[in-house]
Amino acid sequence: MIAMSASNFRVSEDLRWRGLIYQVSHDQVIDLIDNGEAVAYIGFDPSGDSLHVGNLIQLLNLRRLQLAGNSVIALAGGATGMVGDPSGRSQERNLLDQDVLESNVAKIRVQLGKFLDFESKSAKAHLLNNADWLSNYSILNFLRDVGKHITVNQMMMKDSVRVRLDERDSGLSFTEFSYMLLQAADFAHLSDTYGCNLQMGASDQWGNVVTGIELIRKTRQRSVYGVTSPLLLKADGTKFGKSVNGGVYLDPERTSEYEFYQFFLRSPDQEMSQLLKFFTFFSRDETQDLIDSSIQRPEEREAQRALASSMTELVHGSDGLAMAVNASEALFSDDLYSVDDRALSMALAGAPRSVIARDLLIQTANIVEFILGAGLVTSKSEARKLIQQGGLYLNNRRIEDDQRVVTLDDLLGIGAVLLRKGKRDYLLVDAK
RNA sequence: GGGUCGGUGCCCGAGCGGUCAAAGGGAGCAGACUGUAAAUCUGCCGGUUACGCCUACGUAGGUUCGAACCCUACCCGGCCCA
Repeated sequence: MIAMSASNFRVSEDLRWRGLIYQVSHDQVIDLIDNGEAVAYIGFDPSGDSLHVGNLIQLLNLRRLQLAGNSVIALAGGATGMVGDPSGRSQERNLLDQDVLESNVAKIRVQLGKFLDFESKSAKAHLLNNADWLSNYSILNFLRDVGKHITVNQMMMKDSVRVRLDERDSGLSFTEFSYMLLQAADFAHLSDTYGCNLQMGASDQWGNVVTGIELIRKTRQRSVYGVTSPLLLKADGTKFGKSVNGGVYLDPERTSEYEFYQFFLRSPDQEMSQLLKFFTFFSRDETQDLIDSSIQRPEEREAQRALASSMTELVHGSDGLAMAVNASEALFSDDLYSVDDRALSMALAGAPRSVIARDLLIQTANIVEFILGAGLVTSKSEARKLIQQGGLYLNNRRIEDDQRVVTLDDLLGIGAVLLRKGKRDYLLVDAK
C-alpha cells in the first residue's frame, strides 16, 4: 500500500505529481527532502478542539516526508492561538480564553501524534507546543530579537495584511498584524533547537513562512526553506470539508466514524482525482486505476469507496472502518426489516444516535414532538414542514401524516427507532 | 478627542413612517431526476397553542394612531483629521 520504500522513490516527485506543491522558496528544497535531510515543521492552529479534514492534508504531508526519511515537527500553536492568524480571514477574530485554548491544545496534540512515527531513529518526529518558548518571551526582547529585523514595509506587502487593509469595513488589529512575527520566531527557535530547515503549510501561510525565512537569514546567516501546498477547494470553488452537520473532524465525538466515512463516500466524481492524490497513500498506478474507474463506471463509485475506506481506516483504525461500513450497509439496505436484529444491532453501532425516554412511547408520542425531542429537527415547524414535504422516514418508511403517533410498537428489535431526514441523514433513537 | 459613513434575518445586501417577518442573491433544508455524485427543475427557508399571536432590523429611551425607517443618548466598526 505505502509505496515509499522503493529505492528510486523521490518524495519531491510524488508530491509534485499529487499536486501538493504550490510554492517553493528555493529549488534546493527538492534535494533536501529527497535526500532525507529535511527537518520539516508545520504549525496547527488550536482554535478548535479537534483537527478537521483540512488540517489532515497538512498532517499527511508531514507524514509523507517522514516516510521518505526526513525528520518532522508537528507544532500545536498554544501561544500563537492566543493571538490569531489573520491569514485567510476577512475579519478580526475573537480571542479565546486561555483555559479553552489549553484544553484544545491538549486534544490536538493527541491527534497530531497519531500520524507520526516517534520510534524511528533516523527520521525523528517531535510534537511541540510553541507556548513552551513564546509564553515567557518578554516583549522587549521580542521587539529587539525579532521585530527589529522585519520592516513594517515588508509586513504591509503580505497578502494576509493587505487584504485586511483594503477591506471596506473590517480593520486589522496590531495583535493580528504581529502574528507573522510570532510565527517567524517559532521557525527561528525550531531552527536553533531542532535544526529545523523547512517550514510547510497551506498556501495562505506563504507570507508567514517567508517572514521566518527572512528572519533566520538575517539573524542567523542560515538558509532555511519553505514549501506550501494549494488550498483544497471543492469543484465549485467553495471551501472543502463541510458536511451535513458542519465541519468534518477527526475526533469521533464530533464526527462519528460513520459520518466521516460517508463524507468521503459522497465525494463528487469531478473531485476524485484530486482527493485521491491529496489524501491517500495509494501508489501512482493504484490511483490511476481508480481514476479510470471513476471516469468509465462512475456509478460504481469504486474510487469513492477506496478513498472513504482508506481515510476512515487511517483516522479511526480498522475497527472504526468496520463500524462505518457496517452502519452504511445496514442503513442503505433496501429492507431494514429483513436484516436480523442481532446483525442490525452490530451494524448500527457506528450510526449517529440519540436517546429518548421510553415512558414517552408508552404514552404514545406525537411524531412531531418525537423527532424534535430526538434532535432530528430544531423546531416543530421544521418538523411539520419536513413531513409535509415528504422528507421524514420512520424505520425507512415515509411518514405522511403529522398526526401520526409513535408507540412501543415502532421500536425495532434492537430497542430503537430509526429516523431518517431526507435521503441520507439518519438518526437512531434509543428508547431508554 | 473632532469630522464622517455605517451597524438589517446563517452570510451578502435592498428597504428609509403604514401594504415589512422585511426585495434580491448565496448558503441551508425537502422533493423530482440519478449513482448515497454533479448539474438542473420545484417547494420551503424566525417561532408558535397557526389566517391570530409572539420575537426580530446594534443597545436604551423618545416622537407618533403607527417606526427597521424620525429624534436623543450610548455601544461597536470603517475612513479622514488631531
